[in-house]
Amino acid sequence: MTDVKQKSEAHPELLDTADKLHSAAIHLLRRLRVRDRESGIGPAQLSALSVLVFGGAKSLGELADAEQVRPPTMSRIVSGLERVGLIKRHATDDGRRVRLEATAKGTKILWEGRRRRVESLAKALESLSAQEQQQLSEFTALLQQVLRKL
Amino acid sequence: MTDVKQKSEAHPELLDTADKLHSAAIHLLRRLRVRDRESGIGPAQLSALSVLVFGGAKSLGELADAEQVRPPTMSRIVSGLERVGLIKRHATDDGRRVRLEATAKGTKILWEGRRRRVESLAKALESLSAQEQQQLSEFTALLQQVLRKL
DNA sequence: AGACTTTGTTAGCATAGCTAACTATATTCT
DNA sequence: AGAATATAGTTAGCTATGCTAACAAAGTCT
Repeated sequence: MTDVKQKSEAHPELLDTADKLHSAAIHLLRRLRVRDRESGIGPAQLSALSVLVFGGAKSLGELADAEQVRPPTMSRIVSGLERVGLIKRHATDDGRRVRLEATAKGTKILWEGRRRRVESLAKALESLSAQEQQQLSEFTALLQQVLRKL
Repeated sequence: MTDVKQKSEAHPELLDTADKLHSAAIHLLRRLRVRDRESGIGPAQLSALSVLVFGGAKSLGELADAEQVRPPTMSRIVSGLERVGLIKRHATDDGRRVRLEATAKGTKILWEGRRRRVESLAKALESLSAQEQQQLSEFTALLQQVLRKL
């Protein structure tokens, strides 16, 4: 008899942590979003481009899966990226599939955006003590572990 | 002579932590977003409603600030929430201002959504050891501290 | 009273999400 | 081989969310 209420009650502290984590993630991204607008490219396009730059060439379906978005949505995101020359569509053996690849320009733009975003976050982290910085580093690793289970 | 490149280079470890944190936040929200769709209410509306439920009644401008969004954008979000009866507009002394308040229905819906979202996150956290859970709890507190400086 | 300020709305544009329906190419089954 | 089926993307059309510009209404100040 360790725990009676098993029906998706979880432990109160866990719910509390989960709630704070969720809220923190929302506010974190909302702040950083401002910096992203400097690139003149929308958030969905930026995120999709990032997958191609860091994860290599993908088909449209794979990219849609990676971004947790439906194919028609990704189709339009990709059209936008192609229109401004940040990615290229290539034909493949399978005539139905396309191979999407970031261009040099796309890679460059992405790195610049990433730099801006991450730098403003890193600047906020600077105000923490060395020990806290170390903790934070360990905890982001822990967080990534959690995410894989989500 | 501790550091030569001072021009927004920051420390490499900080950039790395910042980058991981950013990526983690993106993926965290993307997963949870799926659960939010069950409520049949958009993310911006949900977030604005949340501010009213947890933060109490606000004027449109205050709400826009809290959500880091321009007044016209918030005006429309609020219209949507009002149309489906989740919030109410009240007149104030100052004839220009409105007082926005969540209705009982709005409060109920928000809590249900929050429960779904947070529970799925809490479920993922359950797989961590007790010590890791404790670390994560401290981590979120630290994170909130960082966010206030952003 | 008249000018400025503050608050919110309306109009119009772009991005991003969805489903439904369609096209084109591959694959499978008889 | 040829028909049926499956898979990959696109197009069309809806809603929601972001923005700026322009406006209307209410307060404030001189």
